Amino acid sequence: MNSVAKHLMSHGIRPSIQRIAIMQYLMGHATHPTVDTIYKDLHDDIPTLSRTTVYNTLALLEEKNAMMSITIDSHNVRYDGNANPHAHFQCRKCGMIFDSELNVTDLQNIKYPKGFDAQQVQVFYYGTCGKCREKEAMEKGKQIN
Amino acid sequence: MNSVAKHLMSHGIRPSIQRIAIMQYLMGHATHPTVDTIYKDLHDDIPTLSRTTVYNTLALLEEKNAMMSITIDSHNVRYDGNANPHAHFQCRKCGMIFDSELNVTDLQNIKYPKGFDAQQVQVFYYGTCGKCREKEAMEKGKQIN
DNA sequence: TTTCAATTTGTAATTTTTACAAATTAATAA
DNA sequence: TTATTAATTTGTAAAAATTACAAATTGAAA
Repeated sequence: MNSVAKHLMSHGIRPSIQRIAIMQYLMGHATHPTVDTIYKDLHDDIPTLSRTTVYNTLALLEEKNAMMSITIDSHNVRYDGNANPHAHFQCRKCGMIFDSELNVTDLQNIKYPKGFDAQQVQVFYYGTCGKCREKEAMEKGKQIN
Repeated sequence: MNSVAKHLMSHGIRPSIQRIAIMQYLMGHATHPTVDTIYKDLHDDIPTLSRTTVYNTLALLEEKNAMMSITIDSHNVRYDGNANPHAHFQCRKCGMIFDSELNVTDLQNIKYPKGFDAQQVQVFYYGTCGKCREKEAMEKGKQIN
C-alpha cells in the first residue's frame, strides 16, 4: 500500500481513489491551493471527479486531522497538507502564502478567555514579500521625480 | 461634532451619515458582526441604506485603519471596531468569537520568510468555549451509559 | 450472489462578494 | 446664489464560493 493511503488509514479514513488523489495532491503541493485549483488539476487525471467530492473529501480530511484548512483571506479557503501548527505569511501584493515554523511556546503568554479549551492555533502575518518589495524598489528607481 | 465622526476624520475619512452609522455600530458592538448583520441592523434606522454601501464603507474603514476585518472562518468575514492587534478565540460549537490581549513581544521568536515585511498579525485560537463545555458536561451527566 | 452501507456524482439552490452605471449628495468656484 | 465638478450612495445584476440533496455507483459483508 502506498504511503498516502497509509497516511489516510492512520487517521481513520478509508483510502478511496479520490481521497488518495486529493491527499497526495496536498502533500505534493505546498502552495496552499484552493478547492478550485485542486479540482481543476485533478480533473485532468480523474475526468469523472466531482467538485462536490473535493469539498466533501477536504472536509473529511480536516475533521480527521489529516491536513488543515486556512482562511487567511476573504476570497478562498486554502488547504495545507501539513497539519502541524505553523505560521503563515501572506503577501498583500501577490497573494502568495509562505510558511514558517511556529514554536507553540512563543504564544504561551496570551491570556485565554475563561474556560476556553483551545484545540488549534493559527498565526497569520500580512505584509509584503521580498520579491514584491524588490519590484517596488525597481519601480521607484525608474521614476525620476 | 460627535466622537465617531472625529474618529473617522482622524483616519482621513469624510464622515457621511452612512459611514458614521457603520463605524458607530462597530464601536458599540464588540460581537464581530458580519456584513449581513451590520446591514440588517442598520437598515432599520436608515431604510435607504444599500448593501453595497456597507461593503464599500467597510473596505474603506479597513484601508484607513479605522477598524479591522478578520476571516476567522470560511463562512463570513467578520468586523472588529478595535484596530489594535489582539488575539481571537472562536468556539467551534457555537461560533462565538472572544477577544484577548496580544502582546506583540509574545511573537518575536517566529522566523520570517526572507525579505518579508510584516504589517499586520492575526492570532486565531479555535476550540470550545466555557459555556459550551459546561453544556457538554451536563449532557454527559444525563447519559447513564 | 444478494444485500446493505459507504462513497461519489451532478444538478440546483444558497450565500457571499464584486462590478458597474445611474442617482443623489456634497463641495467648490464663478 | 447658481453652475460645475467631485464624491458618495444606491440598486441591479453578475460572479464566485459553498452547501443541499437525491440518484448512481462502488465496495464490503453475509
